[in-house]
Formats: sequence, structure tokens, C-alpha cells
Amino acid sequence: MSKKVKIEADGSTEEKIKTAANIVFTKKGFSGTRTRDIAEEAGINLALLNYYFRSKEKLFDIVMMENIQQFLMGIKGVLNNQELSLTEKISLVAENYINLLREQPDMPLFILSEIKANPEKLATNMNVREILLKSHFYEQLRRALNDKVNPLHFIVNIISLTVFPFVASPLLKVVGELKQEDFDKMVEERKKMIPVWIEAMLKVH
Amino acid sequence: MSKKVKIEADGSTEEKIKTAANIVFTKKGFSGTRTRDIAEEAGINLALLNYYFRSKEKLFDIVMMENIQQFLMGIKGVLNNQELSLTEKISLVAENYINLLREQPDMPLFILSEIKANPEKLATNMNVREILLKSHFYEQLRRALNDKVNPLHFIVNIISLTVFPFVASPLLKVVGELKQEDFDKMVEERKKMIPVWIEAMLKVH
DNA sequence: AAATATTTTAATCATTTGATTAAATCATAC
DNA sequence: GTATGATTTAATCAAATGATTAAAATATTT
Repeated sequence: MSKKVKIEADGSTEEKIKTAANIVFTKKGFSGTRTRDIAEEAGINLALLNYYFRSKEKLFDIVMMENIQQFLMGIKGVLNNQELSLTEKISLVAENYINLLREQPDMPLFILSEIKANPEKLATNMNVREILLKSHFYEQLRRALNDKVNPLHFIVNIISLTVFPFVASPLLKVVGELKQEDFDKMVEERKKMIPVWIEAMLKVH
Repeated sequence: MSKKVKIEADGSTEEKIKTAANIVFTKKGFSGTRTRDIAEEAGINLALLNYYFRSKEKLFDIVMMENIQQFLMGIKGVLNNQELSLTEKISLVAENYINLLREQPDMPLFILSEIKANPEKLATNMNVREILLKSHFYEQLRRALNDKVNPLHFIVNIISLTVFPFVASPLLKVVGELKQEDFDKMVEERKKMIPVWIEAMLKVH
């Protein structure tokens, strides 16, 4: 008498809808997305979407939460690893993020846009704060800066240098006349350079 | 028999609509904005909006163009000034942008989101490329880097460090538990630090 | 295989929203 | 002050869109 008996092989309908929703939402944002687009992308009928998830907003919240989760999980392990030096951590964070963003380049602009439109939804998710500011990494950063500069500046700097090129990629491609291939090459170069740059920035304080 | 006879004192209706549109569009994006919201913000009837500007999209295009224009004009003068050293230019660019963005903090996320949604509209505006890459500044950058690194990386770096905190401000405020006041203090500090940081980054190459 | 539960569909509803229209108001010219 | 053109409004239209419904199809249990 259980509600879910069928063992879904690979892509259950529910999963297909979530995947499709992720694609469309991250590309067009919440208000730019029509539920019909998601249905089409998933290859299902519109009514199914409301059958599985009660509304567009519920579906959105799920997709959004999974995105933020994914964005944080990629570094959570690194930041509290007691074995790694500050420099090693920065290298790993930059590399992990660039790898993630090359696969999901629309993710950061999507997250930032929707958090701005609805900051209170994130406020619930306060563990973001814990992960970043109560980490071993943050402590290493604080020491390296000798309490002369707010370490938050460097959290911002690392994320800026890593993430911003993806947020600004359409602009960057036009300005630099870059093809996707050239853009990929650039962000690949940045994997090595960002840690060196951050190192240099730390030293001037 | 001229079409426009009335000499508008301060805020003509047309100007009021544009100002209102800018506020609402930059806050909610194109698809998140309802023309009724703009009308209300401007304190006018909805039909007036379609009387002055033919459609939501026409109004949007104008607002968008003025934003991009404003974003570029702030630095155009600086970049080609033959008198200024590279470091001086970086200082001025950072300071000018931070001043601009403190007044219009929603501008960059708005521009980036809408360019992504509609890159071809920007493509027409190719002078962005000219302003940045054919500038005296770019040449100074190229020399400072001894052709070892693509100067575009440093264009990206300067803009990243300057603009990204505003793009990510809702996130930054939650993570750092910052009030508006604290955020303002941080970006104010960055006016001085960004040039120092960039200097340090340049030296490691 | 019959009965039951689950999944999917086509059709439709109700609301939102961009846009239009026709009439009213206001300013300016004559 | 009347006429003319510009500006503004209230009412309404038409299309888009999120959601529902009732029935059909499919799977599962007995």
C-alpha cells in the first residue's frame, strides 16, 4: 500500500522535470520561465508538472536549493581540511569552482539574481555563513593578514576572480571577441593564476 | 506647429516614466517587471506609458542603453588620458566605479542578466570593445605584462574586484552579517586596496 | 483477469498583463 | 473665448500563462 512502489530505472518523470526545470530556470530566471517551457524541455505534459510539484514556485525552490547546495558542497570539504596549507586550499577552491562552472556556467548569475529578488529565502539557509566564516580556512586567512585587513575582503576577492568571468561571460565574449573555445582557455589559465595572484595580494599587507 | 511646444520645467512626464522604469527594471529585470509597476512608480496612468513609448520593450531598450552608456562613460575619459600612469588609471577606475555603484547598486546585475538573456542587442554596441581594448590603458597594461599574460585577464580582474561585491551584495550581507553601513565601509576600503592589489598581481608576472 | 492505484493527457478556467481605444482634460494659438 | 492640438484617463481587449479537472492510459495488486 506504499505510495511509491515503482522502482524508477534511470530518469523517473519527477527527475526529468527537475532536470528540465534546472535548465530553463538557470537560463531564464524565475519570472522569465514559463511552466510550458519546462514541460516541453522535459518532454511531458504541462499538467504533470503541477501533479508532481504543486506549483511553479515549489519547483523553483527545490531547484534553487539544490543549486546553492551544489555550490557550497564543492568547497565545504576543502575549507576545513586541517592538512592543507592556505595556498593549497585556494588552489583547490579555484580549481573546483572553475570545473563546476564550466559545466554549469549559468548557475552563478542565476543564484545571484534570484537571491537579490528574494533575499529572505536565503536567510533561512544561514549555514552558508558557518561554512565560510567558521572554517579552518578563514582562520588561516586571518593569520596570514595579521589582523590588518578584514579577511572577508579576501573571501570576496577569491570568489570574484573565480566566479565573475562566468557571470560576465557574454560581455567578455563580445569585448574580447572570444569564441567559446577561447573563453575556456582563459578560465583554464586562471586556475593556475588566481592562487598566485591571491598570494601576491596577501603579501602586500 | 511643432510637436513639442511645452517647455517642461523639471520632471517632464516622459522623464518621470524613464526614471521610474529604470528603478523597476534594474530591480526586477525585464520579465519580472510589469508595466503597471512602472506606471505606479511614476505616478501616472498605464496608458501613458504606451503613449510616450510604444511598448514595454522599447522603453526597456532605452533604459538599458542609458545604463550601459553610463557604465562606460565613467571610465572612457580616464582610459585614454595620456598623462596618467597605469596605477593612477586603475585608482581612478576603481574609485569612479565604486562611486557610481554606491548610487546605483542594482545596475551591474541588471546589465549582466539582460545581456545574457539577449546578447545580440549588445553586439550592435560594439564600441564597448573599442573603448576598452584600443585604449591607452590597454597598451600600458600590455607593456607592464611584457606579453607574458593576456591583458584581458587584468581587465577582468579589475572589473571583478570592483563590481562583484555589488553583484553579490545580498549574499555578502547574509554571509558577513553586514548591515548596509558595514557594506558601505567595505567597498569604501576597496577603493584604496584594489589598486594596491592589482599592482601586486602585475608584479608576479 | 478483475480491481485498484498511479500516471498521463487534452481541454478548460481564471488571472495577469501588455496594449488599445474613445472620451475627457488641459494648454496654447488664434 | 473659441478652436486646435497635446496630454491624460477609465474602460476594455486579446494574448499569455499558472493552475485545475475529468477522463484515459498504464501499472500494480489480489
